[in-house]
Amino acid sequence: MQIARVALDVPLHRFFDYLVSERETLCATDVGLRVLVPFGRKAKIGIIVDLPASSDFPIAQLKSIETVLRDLPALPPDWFRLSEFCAAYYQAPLGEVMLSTLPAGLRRIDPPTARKSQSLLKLPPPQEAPELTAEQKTALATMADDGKGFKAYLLHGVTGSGKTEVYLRLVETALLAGQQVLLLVPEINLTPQLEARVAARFPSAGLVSLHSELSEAARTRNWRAAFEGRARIVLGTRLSIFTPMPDLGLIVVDEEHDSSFKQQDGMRYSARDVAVFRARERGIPIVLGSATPSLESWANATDSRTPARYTLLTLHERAVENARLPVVQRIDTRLEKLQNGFSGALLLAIEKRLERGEQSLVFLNRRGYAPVLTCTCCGWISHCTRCAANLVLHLADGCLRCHHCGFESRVPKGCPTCGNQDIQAFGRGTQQLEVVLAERFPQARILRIDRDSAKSRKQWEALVEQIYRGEADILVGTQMLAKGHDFPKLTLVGALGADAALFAADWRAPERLFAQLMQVAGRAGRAALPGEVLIQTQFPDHPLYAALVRHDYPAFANEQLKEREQAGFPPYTYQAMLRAEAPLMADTLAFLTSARAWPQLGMHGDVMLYDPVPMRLARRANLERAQLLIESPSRRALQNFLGAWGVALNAIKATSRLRWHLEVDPLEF
DNA sequence: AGCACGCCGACT
DNA sequence: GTCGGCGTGCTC
Repeated sequence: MQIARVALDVPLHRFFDYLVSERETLCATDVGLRVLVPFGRKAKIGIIVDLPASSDFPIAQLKSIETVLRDLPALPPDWFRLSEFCAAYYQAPLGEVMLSTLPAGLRRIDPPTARKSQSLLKLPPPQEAPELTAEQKTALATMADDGKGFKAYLLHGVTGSGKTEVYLRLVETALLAGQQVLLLVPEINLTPQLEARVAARFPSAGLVSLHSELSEAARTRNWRAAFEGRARIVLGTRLSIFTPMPDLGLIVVDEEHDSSFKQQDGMRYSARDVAVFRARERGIPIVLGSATPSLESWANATDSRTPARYTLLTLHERAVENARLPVVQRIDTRLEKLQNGFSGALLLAIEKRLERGEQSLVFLNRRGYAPVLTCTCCGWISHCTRCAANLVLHLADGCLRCHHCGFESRVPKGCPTCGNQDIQAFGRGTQQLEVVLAERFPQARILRIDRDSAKSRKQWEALVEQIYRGEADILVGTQMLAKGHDFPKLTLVGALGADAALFAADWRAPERLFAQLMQVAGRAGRAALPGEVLIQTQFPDHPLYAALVRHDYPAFANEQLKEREQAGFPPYTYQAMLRAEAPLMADTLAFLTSARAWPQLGMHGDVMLYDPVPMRLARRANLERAQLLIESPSRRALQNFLGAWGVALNAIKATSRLRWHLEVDPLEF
């Protein structure tokens, strides 16, 4: 009687043994096949992970595999190793990892029957490769000289320096060598240009895209095409890093700093980090590209004290004809009285654009009318009753809205505490900027672009189209506008309220601010029109702004890294976070406190566990959250510790209503 | 995760 | 006297 060990999509750190029916004999190459098995009173799809000689479970109680599914070839060993790495690194159940990274169509028993597959994309006109700049040639030569095998490159290239062309040349080389290529991008809907460009360059490579917005059938189809080797190029978001590709020979991660590569729920992986593991495991090159690399990657490429993990390749020259970097200037807001948040210089600059028929963008990372409502008499503040955040005033629909938990209420007529009629909005959001600008420039067509005005994809596309056709003079927007689109008539960007990030509790805020400002700055002055960026700040001498004015990412990064090192923050220390939530904070804290006391700390001298901290923005859906930081100077020590600790944690998970999750290394606050 | 079993409050 | 709440524990 043969036994098959099967991975199932259950949150348990173990597998389940089944009998193989007598009609069937499985051999080693069948490991990796999907099977249909009875589980509880239902059937589930699982994956054969082993064919053990005997089972720890009483043989008499084993159930039999219903069907061995052979519609898909066995998942390969390198895919197993990738799943195992993720399970170990992110402390996730292996079965869950393996099944959750499969497209839904392959893990469901009754996938909706696919309609007739639509014809392939209409082929774009083939595109010639442009001339390379000297720097692009050097970068490519360096990579070519390194030859085969694992090697990680950080391609640091300013906007317009032609990073994409470098990727395309590498793709070309890989394709000619009979290899497949995986191209990771942060968000697929922001990169239709890239997709079109790749398709035009390699019309016969069978390019497929993989992202969560594809229909289930389309995603399964494209995944299969990659797995079966029919598709030679996969262009996808973070989830595509798990696609098995038999001839994978190159991985490219574009905009590697982008936080979209981090999965925020379930297994909290970083697709960029998983990609580096996968490249190393397969012994192939990987290229991480960005104009503003993550500080982790920058340190890996430049830190002289540790052997460089990545090879730094830099593109400073502009590859695009006539492309000029925008002129960035600081406006010292301490020197004048602002007019509803606007400096005279910014208003003047907007006016000039109006006269010239060009577009301006006012960038403020805060939506709504005002971030908080207060009573002038008793000091009441519009706190959210459901969580600890402030309620944001939305004047357009007369609502107070919590941007954290989504709670909504009407704007009160008077102060709820003392009845005073004089309650005032404090601070400014995009809605207020829109109103202020409309008063100041009554003739201008003003468009606000934030999550309120572009709720759906359709609304967002309509707005983009409107801007593109030049049907707006002034754009007021949040970070939504920073990425992706180029608007030819946009020549001015004004940034308001950027200072908040300089002194935020989140020590990653400056890194994000720099990348964001670089990115919005990149929106200004494409093509023939030179761009101008004005940053309103009370701290014009801050090194972040000084570096930004010079477009000097390395100066900023090195300065930040120095600060991180002094403060003992990543990448000079390795962290994990245990977060828990329960209806009562006391229970949450009790769990974290006991979890903290669980391991014999003497065995893990290199690991430091901090006190549990109740979260500032707690009480979502009536659950109170707290977190516990784990830190170590050594990644290895942290991993060893988490491995031992995870076992104890899982014992608690099984016996309590309390929820918890562990987030390793690329933490997001 | 599902899903069952099991033991205490408001209903015919 | 039953219906049903969700707390606890198991699934090969």
